[in-house]
Amino acid sequence: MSKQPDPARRSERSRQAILDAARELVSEVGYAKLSIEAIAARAGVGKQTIYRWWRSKGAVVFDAFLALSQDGDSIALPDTGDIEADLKTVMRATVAEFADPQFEAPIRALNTEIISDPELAAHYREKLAGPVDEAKKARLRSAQQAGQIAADADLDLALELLYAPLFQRWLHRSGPLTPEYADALVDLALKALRPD
Amino acid sequence: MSKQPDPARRSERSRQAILDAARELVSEVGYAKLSIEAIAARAGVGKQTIYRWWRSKGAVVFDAFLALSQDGDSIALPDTGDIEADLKTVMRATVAEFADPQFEAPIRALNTEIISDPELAAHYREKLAGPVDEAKKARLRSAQQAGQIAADADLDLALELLYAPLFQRWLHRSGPLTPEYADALVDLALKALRPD
Amino acid sequence: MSKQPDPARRSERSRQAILDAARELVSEVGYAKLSIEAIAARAGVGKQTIYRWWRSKGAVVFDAFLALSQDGDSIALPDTGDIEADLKTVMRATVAEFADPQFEAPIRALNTEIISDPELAAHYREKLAGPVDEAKKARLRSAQQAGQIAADADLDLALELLYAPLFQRWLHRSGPLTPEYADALVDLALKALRPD
Amino acid sequence: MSKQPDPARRSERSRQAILDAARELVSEVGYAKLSIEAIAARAGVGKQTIYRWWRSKGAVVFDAFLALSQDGDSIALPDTGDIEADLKTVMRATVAEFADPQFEAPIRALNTEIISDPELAAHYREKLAGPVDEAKKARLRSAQQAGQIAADADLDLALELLYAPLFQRWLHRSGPLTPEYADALVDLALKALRPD
DNA sequence: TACTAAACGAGACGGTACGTCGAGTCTTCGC
DNA sequence: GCGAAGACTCGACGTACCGTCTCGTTTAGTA
Repeated sequence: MSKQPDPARRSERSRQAILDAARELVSEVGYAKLSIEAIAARAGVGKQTIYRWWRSKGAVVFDAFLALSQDGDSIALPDTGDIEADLKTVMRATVAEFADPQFEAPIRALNTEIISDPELAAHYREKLAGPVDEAKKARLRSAQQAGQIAADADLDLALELLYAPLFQRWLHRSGPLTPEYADALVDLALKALRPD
Repeated sequence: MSKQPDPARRSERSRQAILDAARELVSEVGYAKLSIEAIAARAGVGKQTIYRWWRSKGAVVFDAFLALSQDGDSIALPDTGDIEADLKTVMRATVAEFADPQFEAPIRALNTEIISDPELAAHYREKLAGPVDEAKKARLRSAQQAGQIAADADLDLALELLYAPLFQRWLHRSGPLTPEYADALVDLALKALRPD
Repeated sequence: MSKQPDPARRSERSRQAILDAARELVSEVGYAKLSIEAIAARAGVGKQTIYRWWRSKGAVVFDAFLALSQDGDSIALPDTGDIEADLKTVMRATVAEFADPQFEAPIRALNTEIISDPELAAHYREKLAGPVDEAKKARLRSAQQAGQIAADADLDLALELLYAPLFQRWLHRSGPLTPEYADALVDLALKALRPD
Repeated sequence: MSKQPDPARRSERSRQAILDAARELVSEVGYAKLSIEAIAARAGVGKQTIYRWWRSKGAVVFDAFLALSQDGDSIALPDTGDIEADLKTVMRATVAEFADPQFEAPIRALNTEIISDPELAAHYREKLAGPVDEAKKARLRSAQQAGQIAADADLDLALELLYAPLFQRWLHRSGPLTPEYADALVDLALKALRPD
């Protein structure tokens, strides 16, 4: 039986240094060229300290950005009562985020790893995508109650209808990502979702 | 100025052996653990011969599957006159394809590489996605002429509305991929696209 | 500034395995066809472990034979009081050594490398040739005191007069290496060195 | 049975270009880093043309310098009647030659290869060393007839006594090579060789 | 307050693969 | 029909990291 490390004794200083180094290095050299060796060196940490607490390079980077995204936001969507306006606001913000080179690299990195690591993907859904999706679904549910969206609409599917086109266009760079695109997408999706 | 290899002198036998080996190895060990070294060994080819003709592991694998997909199909979608039925047929087929472990691995591999290599992504859109998308848009255009889809619909967006949710769910494993899901998606998308 | 390896952490087991493998392989395939790759494989060692501690193939082989020659001998020449007899004994032994296929290959290997690597040559003179030459000069000095050799003779030159012809004939294979040759050489050299 | 090339059809232009390129490259990068590839490129010649006419890199370089040394000199040593003066002249010239960086590199290269290639060594003795040695022995023989050297002296051995110390000191860089050294060596050797 | 066990920085280790170079062979094309 | 050009297979190069494994050295929490 192998020994498990004791989280109580974990060095917070090292943990932070590693996540910081990971973030910096992803930005500097990209995810593919990122190495555990480099993270350890930059963080002034032994390699074993990384291997002790993370399964893989992907897991480190994941945690690095998880920590980032949990800092600032309360993940509640605007609710002015007008679902169309609110969704356009949010979608335009998403478009802007995808266009920001600061977000670009790490999000692509995350997706690279998630594609081929089901376990990491599950973690991602639970910790990152999940909460955000829940917030989005809450807003849709509110629209449902306001009669702006069909009462029997499948909200998971609705969410995909709204976000997947945007996500795919960004991931595959298959077309321009503009505010107008966001608006058109919302219009179309709401047409699909409106009560009969 | 460095010397360029002369495509006229290229060994067709080696080219085929490399693409075959790449295909086999992706299936056997997965894309992440695939190495140029292994491809060369399996193909009975010098590594230099791979480096001479391809920029990266991703480019080799890409060509391997490009060659595959160009072999058999004429990429024309069914057109029975009933757009809903036809789309459900096609979407169910796509669902099945995504579920087939034979396709699973290489398509994930392709996406992994495409995400972070814009040049390869462009190549992908041009050679693989493009023709297929054109065929799909042709079918939608036919439905437009038949009055089943709004005359002013943006077909690129329409395509995304139909396929992106499916693709995203598969890529992120964020939900079950069933024939019923395909049907529901078609229903919803067609609702968005139908004439007023 | 680049990092230096820490000799204190060096694995003695690996060091020995590498030197042994180098010795074996020089005998088996010759120096020219010897590769670091093969040494590492035979020694069950990573290539880096060789590169970490030696500058070149030549340096490894050098150390391999340095270790050998330091094992057994106390490098003191016989001193019966008769310089002629003693030198003939030693020179005949040298002739025999040069004829021994076990010594042949590695000594040629050593000389190959020493010719074009001044640093290695210096190391060689210091660690291998030096001590032996000192022992030989000690014997000559003793003969000097006994009046068998001119008091003002340059012992370095004397040494060369004795050994260089033998060495050159062996190196260039320019003539037979026999005990008689050794004797003749000693006779001639002593004639040059004797007191007037 | 394999095909032999027909010397009659050999391209003199290519032969010269190859030998010239070999000479230049040995001077520029040294023998160890010299490659057939580079010689072919510099000479504007296909690699096969080199492999067709030479067995190895060493053979090419050897021919390159053989051609050189056969151009200018008639290999006759000075004969003033004073063997000591004549030898000192010749030995001082040899010392100067060894010190000349232009000669240094190629001669070391030649020796490197000769050590481990008996066939090349034989070729060397026959074509390069031989004639020179004969000339030297002729001068010694003349001294013998003049009574300056013992009548029964073994001239091969005598030659070695004179040249081997010089050669060895140069090859192993084991001491300074000065005109004084040449003189001392001649004095000592002549003492060994003089009639009783 | 000392003891002790764990986590720590450091880095050597056996390995795998990298991307490059050159060897020697084989093929194609032009003179 | 020879020879330049150069693509081929093969093997080694020297490097970068992998993930594992000691080493001392902090650093906590018992005792």
